Amino acid sequence: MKNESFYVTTPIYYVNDKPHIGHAYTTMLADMLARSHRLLGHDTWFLTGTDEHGQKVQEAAEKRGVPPQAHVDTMVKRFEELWERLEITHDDFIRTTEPRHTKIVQEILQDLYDRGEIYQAEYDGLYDVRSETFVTEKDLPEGSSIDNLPDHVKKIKETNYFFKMSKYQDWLVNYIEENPEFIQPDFRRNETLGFLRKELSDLCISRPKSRLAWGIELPFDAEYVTYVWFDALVNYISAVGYRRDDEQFARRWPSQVQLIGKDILTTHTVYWPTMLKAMGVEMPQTIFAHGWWLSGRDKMSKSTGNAVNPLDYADRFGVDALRYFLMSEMSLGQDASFTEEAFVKRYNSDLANDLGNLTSRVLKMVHTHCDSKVPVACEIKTGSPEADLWDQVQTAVTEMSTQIENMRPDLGLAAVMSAVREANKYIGIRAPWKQAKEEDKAPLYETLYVSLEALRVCSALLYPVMPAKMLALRTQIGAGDGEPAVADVKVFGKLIEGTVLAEGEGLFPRHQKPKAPPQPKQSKKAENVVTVEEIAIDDFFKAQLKTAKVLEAEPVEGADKLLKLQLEVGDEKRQIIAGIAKHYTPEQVIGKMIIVVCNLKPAVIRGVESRGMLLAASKGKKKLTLVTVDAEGFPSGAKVG
RNA sequence: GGCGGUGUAGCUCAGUGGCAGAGCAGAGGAAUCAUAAUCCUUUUGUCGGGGGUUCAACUCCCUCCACCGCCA
Repeated sequence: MKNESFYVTTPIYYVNDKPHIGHAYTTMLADMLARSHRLLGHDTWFLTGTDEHGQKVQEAAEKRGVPPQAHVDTMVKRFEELWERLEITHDDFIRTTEPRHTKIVQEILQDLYDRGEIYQAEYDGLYDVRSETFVTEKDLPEGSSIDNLPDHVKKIKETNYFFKMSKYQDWLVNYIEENPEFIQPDFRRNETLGFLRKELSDLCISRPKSRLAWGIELPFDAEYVTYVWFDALVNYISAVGYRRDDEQFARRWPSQVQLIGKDILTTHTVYWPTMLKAMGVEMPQTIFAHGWWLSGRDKMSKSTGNAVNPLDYADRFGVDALRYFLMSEMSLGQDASFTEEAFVKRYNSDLANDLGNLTSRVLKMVHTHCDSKVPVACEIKTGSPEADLWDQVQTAVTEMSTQIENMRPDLGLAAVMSAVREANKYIGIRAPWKQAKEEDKAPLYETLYVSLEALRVCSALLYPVMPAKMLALRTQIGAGDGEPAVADVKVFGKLIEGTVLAEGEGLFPRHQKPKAPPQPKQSKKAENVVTVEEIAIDDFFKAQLKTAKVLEAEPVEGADKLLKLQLEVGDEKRQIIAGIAKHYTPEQVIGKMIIVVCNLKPAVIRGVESRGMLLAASKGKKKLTLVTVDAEGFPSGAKVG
């Protein structure tokens, strides 16, 4: 019965990260898929979890003065709480510090070691402390060299353990080519194949405890811990009983979909399959890499402060509206843009105007004309407006399941919204408010019954995306308070005459745009008066201004107006290029506390990256003075505004 | 530099060797059950530029431009 089982995973999230939109999106997507398959009666399993070992966790715990385990026990709650808030229905949550995981990791390592898949070798080269990876000379940032290393790169010579990944290269290329569904979307598959055109090296899987103690100890050498991939990736099988519960493992594995962000493509399409191959475990059916949410056109990042906090939107518009937006706005695989404007537009047009208002107008008439009960069921006559509507609704049914299969939920949702619009049209054609004035109420009841039926099916189709709201909608139309049954969406006439409708609030109240500020009165005086466009306070706050301390300054080669400044902005360092060299010498600016626009799009000026802009007052070309902070010893990184 | 992708309406995108599309936005109208919601009608396109194949190219081929991704 393998074809009826559905096992979906998200990556395990690094427990030290602050949960952000990317985590939330992947997990919601998995949740939507899991809910859809549960409705189809598939034996569904949805796994998520946290990755809890590593340098950063160790350091963060030290900083707080607590043992690492206590630290991660605290940190994991942020994820667990967020998932609860976002209506995530994972069946299991695995933490890589759990014995059920660590024990399996060790067993796997021991087995591979015994079978000669893992060997010891000396590494003599460079190590990047920041990214916790071995690097080569080519990876060094511009301006540094083997003799002039940046602070975060160190020369090391140490013995480590390696997994013989390279020997699986040919097999993997072959496998990917023969299984087009293995890596999706297609262009990610090509990327992986491109990556595999050059020679694959073996994978270093250990770190000496002297450098990293917080990890799973190698079973064959107590001086080392397992380095990330042989720890983290194994979660997908350790959580479903690999080597622990054969029955469960056979039931769940191989997984149908492993969702990942595009940033971890290589680890999941190269490391993971070769690891599984070495273990003798079947490949997952599909690794699916989705795109990123951009803030407008720019990458979201902590440093520019343009990251979208999913909870803000959940608080303001409801969790389900957020889920709907994320699922309908992203064409899966591509990047998508998250803006407040787009959110409000979609919320208002799809949820408030189309679906919410449809529900509202139908319910109002049922309450008024049918004594708040489901009216008498009718039959659909071929060629009637009722038949047209029902056709459209059934198209949505088919389309939704097809598009879930194709990993294009956005298109499925669009089909449902078409059906909703069709229902609004249908009501316009039948005009039940006119029918209500007739002696014969049968036509009125028919119109309302058919409208309720359309809502019943649409609500079932939207349930995996908006579970709470659709359950509320379904009780309001008399469809009961349980989960929708998938068989019922294809059948007309499931609503039972006389069922009393539950009272309820409007589902998606329209979002009113904040009132436009009063228009500035145009001066009718002399035309040479320069009028400056007035902006709203929100516009002003789009610019993130912070205090910054100038640590270093030097002229930019070949540019007599520019200085390259190294700034300290709170905990963060950044480099900017400023056109102030005609007015300040480097010595004059070092140590000054200036004001910087932090979320300016980074630019490359004279071949040098500039991440931000400083504020200065100028009059003509001759006079320029930096805007500085008055108070002595004021900290950098403070908000200005 | 190598490989790949994208470029279609104001915006977000779908699409096909045979009449250029949807949603949103804009304009006009109808209606009054409904959340200032709905419904109808409607404007706008060198389908990135150029060349080629073809009876016919937005689609296939070549080339150039712009942007993006992966790798180096």
